[in-house]
Amino acid sequence: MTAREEAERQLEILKRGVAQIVSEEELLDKLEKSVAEGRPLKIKYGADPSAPDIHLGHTVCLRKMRQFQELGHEVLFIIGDFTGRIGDPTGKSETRRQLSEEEVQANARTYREQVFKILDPARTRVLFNSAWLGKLNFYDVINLSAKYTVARMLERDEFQKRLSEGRPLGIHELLYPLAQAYDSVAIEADLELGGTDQTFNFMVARDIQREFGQEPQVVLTMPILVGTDGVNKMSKSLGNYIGINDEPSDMYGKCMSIPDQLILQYFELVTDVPMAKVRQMEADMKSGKLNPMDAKMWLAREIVTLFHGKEDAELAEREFVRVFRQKDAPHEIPVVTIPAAQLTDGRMPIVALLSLTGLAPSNSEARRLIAQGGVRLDGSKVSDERALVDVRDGMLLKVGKRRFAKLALK
RNA sequence: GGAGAGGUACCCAAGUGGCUAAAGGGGGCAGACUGUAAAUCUGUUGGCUGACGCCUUCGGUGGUUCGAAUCCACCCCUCUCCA
Repeated sequence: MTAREEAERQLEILKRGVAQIVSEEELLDKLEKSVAEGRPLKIKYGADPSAPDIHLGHTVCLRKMRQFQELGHEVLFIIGDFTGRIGDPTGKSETRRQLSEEEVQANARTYREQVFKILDPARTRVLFNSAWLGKLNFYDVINLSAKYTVARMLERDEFQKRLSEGRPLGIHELLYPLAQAYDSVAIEADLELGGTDQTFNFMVARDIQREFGQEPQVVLTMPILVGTDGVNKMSKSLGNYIGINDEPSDMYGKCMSIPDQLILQYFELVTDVPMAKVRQMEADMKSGKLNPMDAKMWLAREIVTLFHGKEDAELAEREFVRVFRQKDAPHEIPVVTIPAAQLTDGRMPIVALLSLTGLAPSNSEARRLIAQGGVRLDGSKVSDERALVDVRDGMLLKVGKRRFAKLALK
């Protein structure tokens, strides 16, 4: 196989799921050169230092990086400890508090642990951008900003929007893309990878690299993964995320809670299921041959398998079917010990029991739940909020569809 | 420095003296339905109480008043425009 053919083969693999590549020809050339010279491409990825909890949304890019690694390339994982202090103008930029050195280090450690569930440590270098950005003096910064114009910087739609809506726009925010661009210069990135929301920053980096006499990086963006609410981008703060450290059953359930329209996209972006199969599924769902639920169960199994292994995935699925379809109790239920001292004549008001077990956050909420018919004791609905319960060992308390507690007397 | 706008419950946002625990929307929760924790529809959404009711809440502090998210004073914070 010629270098060109090998490059074409790699490109074909790498194109799965991507939103945009600038440009395919450049990437192909770089891949070819890389193959011919036996030199891995440097894949740049910038990570925010403040949120080290990784969820499925992050894995979209991580998986793409993994693909690069499997093709022999090298990932430079940059922790933006310096830029993190500026505050990325993407979205609602709330001023961030400065992280201490120790916090940054601690976060970095967590990052490594989580990220290497997907990335190959042998082909990853973790770097901190303070290493070079922290060395620039004011002159250097001005010099760097001289390489770009205000008009060009204002092309960014986020900036445009802020200006036209009369919302504030800090000078430092204009500098942010330059700082990120300088990262690319510092490491001589061949390609930068990230979400589509980063497109502008990535493109600025190309220009700045050119200014520094480097070959511009290829820009490869991935779609932003929509969260379980089906509307917003997946993020921890919105609570619509599936964490890679989630318990298998929780992870499975969360996967099942995504809207049906998201199924195919999830398959494409966060699983290894071949695209041919994904397309087949799409056709089958359209024709009614495949129930979306079954497709989703497959998806959930795939995802749980990726992070917990096949066995746990199958277990999680059986539990899901048991709890939600057959409405049985799960096998593992948190046991709550009830101190005998809390009982009068072996009995306790249902409301108190609900808050004591933590199934309801307050007595008022407990009453509300009962009024709404959401409380079951050993399978039968509790309808009287004043009911006194004869507490027995092993009693099963259930709230809603998925909150259970098993009582233990002490 | 000057002029102005604003800070309301998890979020957005109405409310300018009692009828306001505070409209509406989002989100959350529950129910119905469903082969899904999908979709759809309905209800619910401060705390204490069996209940009457009571307590806490509208940036902070202090006042006016029988009574304040609503009026006054001072303070803190955010934003816009002009210089």
